[in-house]
Amino acid sequence: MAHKKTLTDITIIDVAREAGVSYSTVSRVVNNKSYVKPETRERVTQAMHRLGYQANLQARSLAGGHSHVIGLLVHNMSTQYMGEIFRGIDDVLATHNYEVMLYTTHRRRTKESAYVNMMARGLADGLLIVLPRQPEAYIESLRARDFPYVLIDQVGIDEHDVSVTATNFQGGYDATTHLIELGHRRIGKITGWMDMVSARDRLEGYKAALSDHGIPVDPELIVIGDFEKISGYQGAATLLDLAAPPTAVFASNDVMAQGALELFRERSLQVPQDISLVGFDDIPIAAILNPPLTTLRQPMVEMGRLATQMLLDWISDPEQKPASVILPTELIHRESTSLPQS
Amino acid sequence: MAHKKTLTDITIIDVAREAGVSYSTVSRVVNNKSYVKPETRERVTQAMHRLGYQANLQARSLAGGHSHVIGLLVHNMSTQYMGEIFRGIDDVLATHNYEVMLYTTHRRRTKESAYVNMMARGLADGLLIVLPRQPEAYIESLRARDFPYVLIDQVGIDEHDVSVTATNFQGGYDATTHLIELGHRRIGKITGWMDMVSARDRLEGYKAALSDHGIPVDPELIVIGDFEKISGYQGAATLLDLAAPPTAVFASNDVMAQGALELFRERSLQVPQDISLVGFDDIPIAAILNPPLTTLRQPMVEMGRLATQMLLDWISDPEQKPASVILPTELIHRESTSLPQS
DNA sequence: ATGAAAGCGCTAACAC
DNA sequence: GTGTTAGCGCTTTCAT
Repeated sequence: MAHKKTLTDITIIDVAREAGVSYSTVSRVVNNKSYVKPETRERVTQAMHRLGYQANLQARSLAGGHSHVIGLLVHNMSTQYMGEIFRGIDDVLATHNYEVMLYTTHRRRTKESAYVNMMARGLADGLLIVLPRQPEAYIESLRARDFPYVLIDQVGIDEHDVSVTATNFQGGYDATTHLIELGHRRIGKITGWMDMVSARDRLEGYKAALSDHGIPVDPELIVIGDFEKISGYQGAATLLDLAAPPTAVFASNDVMAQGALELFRERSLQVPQDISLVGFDDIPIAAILNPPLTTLRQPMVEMGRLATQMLLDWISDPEQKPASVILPTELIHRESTSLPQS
Repeated sequence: MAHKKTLTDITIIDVAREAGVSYSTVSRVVNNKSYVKPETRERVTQAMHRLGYQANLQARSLAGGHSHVIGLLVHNMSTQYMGEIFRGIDDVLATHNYEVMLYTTHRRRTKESAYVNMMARGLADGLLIVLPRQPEAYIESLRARDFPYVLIDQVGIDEHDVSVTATNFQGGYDATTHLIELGHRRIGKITGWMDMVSARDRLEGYKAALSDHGIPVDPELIVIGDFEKISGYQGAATLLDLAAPPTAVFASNDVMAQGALELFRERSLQVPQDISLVGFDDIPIAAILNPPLTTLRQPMVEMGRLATQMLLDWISDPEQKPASVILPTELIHRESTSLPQS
C-alpha cells in the first residue's frame, strides 16, 4: 500500500542517529525502563522533540509492549445510556494517554466472542465489556491468558470476574416500594432482556417489594420486554388491556418507560393522574419527558469511570487484580408518579 | 508482558505447517491475492478453520497491509448528534468487516493533529473526521501521504478535500423563511461556533432570507453561541433582555434550542404563543421536547453512512478518490413555531 | 549504562 | 503456482 509508507515517518532509528546513541537506548528512554544516564536521556529527549517522534503503536505492541489501546465492547453506541457510560470511560482514558478500539455487537453473540478474541491477541491491553451477553463463551480464554477485563453493568460467570454494577435488586425494590407507598396495589412490570442479570435483579426487587408489603405477585402484571422503546410501548398496551389493568407501571429502563408514555398518550391517559410510571437509569431524556420521569438513577458516568480506572490499574500492575464494585442506585422522584386516582 | 504472549495464539506459520505449504501461500489465500491452486487454497482454508486462525492486525499493518481499522475523530461521542452519525458509520462498517479506533478531542486542537498523525502512521487505513476544527493543521500531511480521509459536516481547506455535508446555508435560509412567512419580523439568531463553516453558513442563510424579504439584519439580534446547551440558554436571555426583543428565535442546533426553551420556561414564556423557536439537526430529543421542536433536519445517519462508504471505496481503490457530497436539509414543522402573537 | 541482535506475525517483492 | 527472503518499528534478552 503505497499510501502507508512514507519517508516522512520518523522512527526510533532516526532519533537514535540524531542523538548519537543506539536505538535500544532510545527505546529505554521512551519507556522509562531501566537506567539511562540522565545526560544521555536528555540528549535523546531533545532529539525526539526536534524530530517530532511518535511511537508506532503496532510495532510496539507486536514486539510485546503495551499497545495503549483498550477495547470497548458494547451492543450499541448510539444510546444515551452508552453516551453516559462512555463519558466516564473517556474521562479517565484522556488523562492516561490511552485510546479506544470500539466494537459494536448489536447483540449478536457470535460477534461478541470473535471480537474478544481478536482484541486479546494483542490489539488491546485490556477490555471493557458493557452488558456482555454471553461472557461464558470467552471469559475462560481471557482468564487463561491473564488478560485484563472489566465487565460493566453485568456480573460475569463467577466471583472471579471483575465487574462494576449497580444495586439492581435494591433499585427494583425501591422503585416498587415508592409506588406502593404512594398507595398503588396493582403495579405492572415491564422487564428487560431476561438473559441479563440486571433485568432479572430488577424484577426480583419488584417481587420482593411486593411480597414484603403483603401484595401477591400477579404473573399477569409482569410482561417481558427487551430494554428497547418499542417493547415498552407494547408492554404497556398488554398491561392496559388486562381485565384488571394496573394503576402504575415500573419499566426496567427509561427507554421502555418512554415507549410506555407514548402509548399512554395515545390512549389519552394522563400521567400520573390516570397512571403512574417509573423508569430505571435516569438517562438525560428522563428529565425532559412530559411529564418528567420518576426513575431509579444509576450512576452511569461513574460506572464507566470506575471500570476504566480499575482496568488501567490492572494493566499497569497485572498482579493486582481489582475487586468488583457495586454502586448505589437512587430514586429520583419527578412528576410521573403520584397517588392512584381511585 | 507475560499476559500478551501465549502459546495458544496460532499464527500463519502454524497454518502453513498444518496445511503443508509455505506461509506466504497462507498469506495469499488469506488475502485473496494472486493465484493459488484451488486445491491448495482448499487445503489451507481447511487448516485455518481447524486451527481457528485469526489474523494479527498489527503485524499485518506493520508489514504494509491493511489494518482493517478506520480512525474516527470526533469532539465528543456522548451526544445524540454523534449517536446518529455513528449509527450510519457503524452500519456500513459492520458489513465490511472493519473496526473503528475512536478518538475524542473535546475540541482541543492540538489533540486533533496529534491523533491524525498517529492514525496516519499506519494504525488505520483511513480516517473519518467529524466537524474537524483545524483541518489546515494536518490535511496537508494526509494528502502528502495519500492517506484517505473523509470530513463529515465540515468542508476542509479547499475543493480537494472529500467531505459529506448538508445544505447549511439553505437550511438557515429555510428556517428563517419559515419564521418570516409565519409573520415574524424580529427574529433572533443564536449561532454555533463561528470557526465552523456549518455555523457560518447557517448564519449566512439567516441573513440572506432576511434580506430577500426586505428585513434589515439587526446585529443586536445575532448572538454568538457554541452549539452547547448553556449557550442557547444564555443566548436566549440576551435576546429577551433587548429593548426590542425578538418574537422568534432560530438556534443553530437543537441542543441550543433546548437551552433556549429552558430559559423561556423560566421566564414563563409560552412557546409558540409568546415566542417561536426553531432548531437545527433534528436529533431524537427534538420531537419529545415540550413543545415538540420545529427544526431543520439534517440527515445525520445518512451522512455517516455515506462518508463511510466513500472512505471504504477510496481505501480499496486508492486511485478513485471520491467526490464530496452535499445532502439536503429539510424543514420539520412541529409545534414550537406559529404566528407571532402581536 | 549502553549496544547488538533476535524476533513479534505478517506482506510483498523476487525467485524458481 | 508456490517458496524464499527481506523488512515493517519496536521491545527485550544478552553482552559488554
